[in-house]
Amino acid sequence: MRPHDHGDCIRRVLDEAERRAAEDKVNFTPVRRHALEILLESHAAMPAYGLLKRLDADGFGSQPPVAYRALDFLMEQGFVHKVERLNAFVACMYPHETHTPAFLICRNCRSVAETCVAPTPAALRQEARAAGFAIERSVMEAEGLCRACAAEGGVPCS
Amino acid sequence: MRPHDHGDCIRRVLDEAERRAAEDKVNFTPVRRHALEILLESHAAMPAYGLLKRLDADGFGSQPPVAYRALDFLMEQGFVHKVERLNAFVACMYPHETHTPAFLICRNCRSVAETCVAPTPAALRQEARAAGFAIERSVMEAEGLCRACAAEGGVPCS
DNA sequence: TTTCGGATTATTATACTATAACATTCAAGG
DNA sequence: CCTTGAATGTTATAGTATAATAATCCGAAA
Repeated sequence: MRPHDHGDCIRRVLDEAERRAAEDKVNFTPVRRHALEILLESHAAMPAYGLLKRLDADGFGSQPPVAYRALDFLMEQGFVHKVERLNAFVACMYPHETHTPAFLICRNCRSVAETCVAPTPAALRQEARAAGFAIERSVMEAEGLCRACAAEGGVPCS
Repeated sequence: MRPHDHGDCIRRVLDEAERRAAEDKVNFTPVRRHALEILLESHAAMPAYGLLKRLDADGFGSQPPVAYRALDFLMEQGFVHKVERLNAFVACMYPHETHTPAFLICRNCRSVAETCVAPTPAALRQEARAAGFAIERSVMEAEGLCRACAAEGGVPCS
């Protein structure tokens, strides 16, 4: 993860989400918005129950459906992706375009960099066509060591 | 999934696994071998507790670690992949080569076709290099409708 | 042969992830 | 008003995975 103005980064994504929600006439309720804000706080992946804990602390309720419903909504809108490898969730860094998310997941600090690669790679689309398979969505997940953790030889980076 | 001689398909993979295990001097114990046989029975993804149930029925024990240990071993050896999207496991159809698995997952019948695409796509490797990220393994998962289910308009295919 | 040590398996308990099902509330449109 | 669908509240349960420790097995070194 390259250093960046994270406050600005949050604002940009949140504004875009707000705009898209209004445009699509979907109900960007307080709990949904706050869930997105929490996920935007860092580029690490957050588990559903971690999000729930935060939502609870902020007065939005303590039961699992609180978190899962917010996450379902945010994923439907494309504001959040699930990182399957981690059973955890990250705010989308490219909410302005439909895309196939691709993640670089650090096995050490759990940071998740969403890269801005093209849609489904041609090779896979080709295979799918040959198999008569209709791809509806796809994802790439790569696991390894981020720059910071590699520099420290694999010990936790924060 | 193209029609094929599945008995032959099983035998081929099992033989190859046997050979590789001997070559690598790893311990291909009865429970590990039987777990692989069970996963090879179909090209659908099987959850860990489904595998456990089968192993239990065949006298290998009923506790979760029985299944998870076998799966850990089989994944380390590259004989089995985890389909993260489904929290389920499939036997690798290409045990003879190291590769980045790519799956075509039918959302309807849960069949999983492992396609034989190249290692990590160039675009992602490129992004990783730019980010200073060292990829250790990667996976692609595409969800959609397989040929059979598409033909039936989305109803269960078996 | 004995014994030592690592790998494997057995067993118990628990943590973590996710959804079902149904009741309640709320707000916009008829 | 009223009713209808979306959103939220609440309780319960299903499904996934690992921690921790004990017992066993088996080959290599003494």
